Amino acid sequence: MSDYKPEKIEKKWQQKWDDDALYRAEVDWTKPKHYALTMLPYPSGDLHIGHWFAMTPSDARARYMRMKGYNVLFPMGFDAFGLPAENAAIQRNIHPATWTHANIERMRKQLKSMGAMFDWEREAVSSEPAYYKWTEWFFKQFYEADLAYRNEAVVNWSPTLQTVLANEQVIDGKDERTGQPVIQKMMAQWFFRYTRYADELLDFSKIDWPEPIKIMQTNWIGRSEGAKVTFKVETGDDEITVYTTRPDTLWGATFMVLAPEHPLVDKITTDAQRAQIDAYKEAAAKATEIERSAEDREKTGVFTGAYAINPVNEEKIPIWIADYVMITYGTGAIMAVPYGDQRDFEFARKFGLKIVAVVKPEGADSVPNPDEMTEAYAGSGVMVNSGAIDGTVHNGAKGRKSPAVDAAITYLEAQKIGEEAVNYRLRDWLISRQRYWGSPIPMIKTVDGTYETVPDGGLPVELPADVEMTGFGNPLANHEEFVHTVDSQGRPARRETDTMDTFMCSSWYFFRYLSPKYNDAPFDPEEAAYWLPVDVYTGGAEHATMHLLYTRWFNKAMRDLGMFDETIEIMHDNGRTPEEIMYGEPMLLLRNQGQVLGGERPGDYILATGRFEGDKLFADRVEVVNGPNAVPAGFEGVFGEITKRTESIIQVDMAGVNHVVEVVPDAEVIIPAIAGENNVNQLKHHLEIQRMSKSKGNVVNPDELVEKYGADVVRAYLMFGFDWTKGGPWDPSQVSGPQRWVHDVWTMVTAGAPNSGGGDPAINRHVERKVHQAIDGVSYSLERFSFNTAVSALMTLRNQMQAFIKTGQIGKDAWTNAMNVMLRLMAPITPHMAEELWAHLGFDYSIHQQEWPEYDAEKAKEDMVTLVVMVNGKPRGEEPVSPEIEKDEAIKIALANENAQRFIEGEPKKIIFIAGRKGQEPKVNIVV
RNA sequence: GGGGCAGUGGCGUAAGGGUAGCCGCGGCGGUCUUAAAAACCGCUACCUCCGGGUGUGUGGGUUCAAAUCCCACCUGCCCCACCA
Repeated sequence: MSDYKPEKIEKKWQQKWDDDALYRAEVDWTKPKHYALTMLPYPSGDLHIGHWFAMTPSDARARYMRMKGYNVLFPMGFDAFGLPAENAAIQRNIHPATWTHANIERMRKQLKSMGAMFDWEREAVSSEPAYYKWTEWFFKQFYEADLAYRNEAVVNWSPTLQTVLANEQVIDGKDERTGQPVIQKMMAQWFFRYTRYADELLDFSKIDWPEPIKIMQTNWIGRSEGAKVTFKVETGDDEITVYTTRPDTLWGATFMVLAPEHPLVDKITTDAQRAQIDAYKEAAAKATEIERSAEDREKTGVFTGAYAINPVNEEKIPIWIADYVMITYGTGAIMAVPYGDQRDFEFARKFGLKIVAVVKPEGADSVPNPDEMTEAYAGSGVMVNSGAIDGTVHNGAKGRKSPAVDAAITYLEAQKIGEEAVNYRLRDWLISRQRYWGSPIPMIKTVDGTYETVPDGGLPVELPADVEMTGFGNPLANHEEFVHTVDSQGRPARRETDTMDTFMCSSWYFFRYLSPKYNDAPFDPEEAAYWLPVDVYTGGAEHATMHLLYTRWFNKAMRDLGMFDETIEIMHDNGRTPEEIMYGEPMLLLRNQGQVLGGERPGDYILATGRFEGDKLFADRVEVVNGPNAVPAGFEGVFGEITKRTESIIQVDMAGVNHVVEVVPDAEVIIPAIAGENNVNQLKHHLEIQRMSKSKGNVVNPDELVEKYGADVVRAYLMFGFDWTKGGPWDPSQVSGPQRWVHDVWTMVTAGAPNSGGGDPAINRHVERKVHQAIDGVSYSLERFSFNTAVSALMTLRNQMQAFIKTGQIGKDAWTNAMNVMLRLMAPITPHMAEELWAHLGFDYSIHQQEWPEYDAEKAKEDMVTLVVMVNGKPRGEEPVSPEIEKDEAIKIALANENAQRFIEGEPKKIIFIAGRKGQEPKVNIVV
C-alpha cells in the first residue's frame, strides 16, 4: 500500500524550498528573532554521521521555533583552515586550497541532502580572503589595544624537517612521518592576553549553559588565591619569587625547586653540578608537559649546588631543579613544603631532604613525627613551628578565608618579603602557528627588530598561491616574495610568517554569517542589531575549554574595543535594549550533543572453572588469558570472550555458543593486567565504544543511508535512537522503528478518512484528546531538546490513531483535523514527508510556514484517572477517580480501598496526597 | 596526573523526588500465505507457598516517598592548549 518514495519527494521539495527562498532569513523588526547556531564543520572530506547527529536535531529545534512564530536564522559555513589540508598537500601533491574547496563543494551538497533550513545566502568560509581579511583585522585591533604581544613558548620542533609539529603529529617523542626525534624548543610567538579577562570569564550568571561546561571552564581558568614570596639566593644578588597558595606553611619550606627552563638555573648552578644539570635539562626538553605532570611518575631532579635563604627563619635551603615544576605555571619556581604537599614529600623522601612539621592535624594529640609519615598532610589544623603565625588555625579554606593563610599574608606584607597574589591556571592564548594553511598575522618586522602592523589598505595579507608543500621547513618563511616587504617608512622589512590558530577563525564566524559579503567591517551593524546575540548554540562538549572559552574572550574583547557601539545605537533606534550585547556573552543558551560511536571493544578472554548446574557454570576460579588461542589440554569449564556482564553473572561466548557463568562470592579472580587483588567487577565485557575514525574503518557514511531510507527516516532515527546529550554506538538494526513510523504515517494519510460522515462523537472526542496530549508531549520535548521523546510521543499518537481508524467510527472532520495537527507536529522532524502529505491533503503551502499547533489542556483532559493507593510508599491498590479529585475525597477513597486496608493496622501516622499533575495520576500515600 | 560525564530488561532508551521500564528494536507464540517476506494480534525483568516479595553498577545516608538528592567505592567514556 505504501508507495512512499523519499528519493522523489525529498529532492522535489528541497528544490522548491530553494526556489522559493523559503528559509531566507531577513531582518524584520516587526517579528521576534531567533538566532539558532550549530557548530560549523571542518571540511575534512565527507560529511560524517556525527554531523547529521549534531545538525538535524538542531535543525528540528530551529524549525520548531520558526513555527512558534520566531523569525529564525539558522546559518551554515566552513571552518576551512587547518592541518589536514596541509597533510593532504604533502601526501598527494595537491594545493591545500584546492583540496579544501573540493571538500567544501562535496560537503555542501551532502549538507543540503539533510533538508535542513540553512540559509545558504549567509554561508561563510574562513579560508576565503573576504573572511580572513577580518580575522587579520581583529588581530590588528587586539594588537593596537595591547591585547596581543610576543613572547617565548615551547614548540615541538623536528630538526629533521626543520618545522614545528602539532601534538598529534608527534608519537612517542618522534615525528609520525619520518620517525625522527622531536625536541621541545623555545620560540618567540604571538599571544593574546587571555588572562586579562579571567575573572570576567568566571561569571556565568547571564548565560544558560550546561552545568558541566561551566564547571570545566571554571576549573580550566583555575583561579587560586595565595601569595608571592621572594627568596634571596645565598650568594650574589639574585632573588627567586615563588607563588604559593599556602603561605602559612612557609616555615616548613626546606628546599626550593625551579623548573628546568627557569632563567636563573644556569646562573646559580655551581661548577660541580653543571654537567648533571645540563643533562637533566636536555632530558626534560624531550618530555611533553602531560608526561611531566603525571603524578604517578617517579620524581626526578638535580641539585644545583646553590642555596636560598628562607626569609621567615633565615634557614639555608638547597635549590633543586625538577620537571614536576612547570615554567608555565605561577613563577616557574616553588618553595617546597614536603610536610604539606605530596609531590614535595615524595621528592624529599627520594633525595633525603629535610621535612619539618608545621601543622598539628585537627583532633590530633601531638604533632606527627615526619620520619614516620607515609604521605604529606594537607589537611586543616593548628600551625606549629611557625614563628609569627604559630597557633593560628588553617581551616582548609582557600586564601584569606583560612585564618592561618590570612595571618601569613599579613605578616609577609608587613615584613616586605611577599604579597597577596591571585594566580590562574589559565595561560595566555598562544595564537601563532608555524603553518601555511591559516590566516596570516598582519605584522611586519622592521630592520631595527621592532614590529608594526600592516596598514588597513594592505589587508588582507593574502596567502601566496605558489607554494611548495613538502613538509620540510615553513612554506611561508621560504617564500621570498611573501617575506620581503617594506615598513611604514619605506625601509626593507620582513613579513611575519606565522599564521593564526584556527580557533581564531571560529571565534567570530557567527558574526560573519550576519553579512558574509559585507566589506566595511567584520559584520553589518544593521544585521547585528537585530540578530545578536546567538539565542541557541548547539555542538559537542569536547569544545568546552577551548572554542567555547576562546569565543567568550573574543566577544568581551570586541565589546571593550567598541566594536558593538554602532550596533547598540541601532538597537536603541529600534527600541531594543542592548543589555544582552553589553554582557559580552556571544551565546545565551548552549546545549551539547554526545557522540555517535562505532566499532567494538573486545571483552576479556577467560578460563572459568567450577561446578556446572545444567548449562550454567558456578565458577570459583576465573582467569583472564591472552586470547582465543590458549585452550589448555583437558580443560573443563568455560573458555571464551565475555560478551556481557551484570554483576557476577557473565555471558561468555565459547566458540559461538553463549554460556552463562556465575562467579560465586569469594571466587578467585586473576587478571594479570591489573595488579593486586582482582574482583569480578574488573572483568571487561565486550563493548561497542570506539569513536568513529577513518583509520579504524568504522565510519558510517550518511549518503548511503539517505539513499536507502531517505533523509526523513535518517533524521527520525538519529533523533529517536539516542539520548541526544549522550550519543552512543551506531546500531543500524534500530532504524526499522522510525522507518515503520514514517511509512505508517504515509499509509495512514494517503488512505484518506475512513468514514465520510460525522462518526461516533465519543470516538471523535477521544481523538481530540489524544491529539492534544501529543501536542503537549512533542512541544515539551522539543523545548527541552529531548528529541527522542518527541518522536516517541508522535509514535504513540500513530498507535492511537491506528486504533481509532480501525473502529471505522472516526468522523471525517475529526480525522482531517488530527492529520493536520499530526503533520505540523512532525514537520520539524520529517520536513519533506510532512510537506508532501500536507499538500496531498490540500492544505496551503508551506507546512513550514504554518503555526505550531496550540495546546488546550481542557481538550487533553481525561474523564477518569487512576488513583494510586500507596501504603508506606508501596502501591497497594487503584481506584478510578475524576482528575480534579480533592485531597479529602481522595484520602477517603484510598482508606476504603480493600487491598490497601490489608496493609493498614491501626491509625495511620500520616497521610500524604499527591495531586495529579499533567500526565500523572493522583496518589495517596498512607504511612502506618 | 588533572578535569568532566555516565551506569535502568537481551539491545536503544523513558520516568518534572511520587505506580520503574513510556516509545522502539530484537525474541517467542499466533493469523494470513503453497512458502517466505511484509502486515496484523498477543506475550516478553526475577522469585513465589499466588498473599506477595525482589529489582535502576556496589555499599551507606536523607525523605512519608529515591533511578532521581548526599557520601564512599567499582566500572566505562570524553577533554587536557599546534586535530577541529
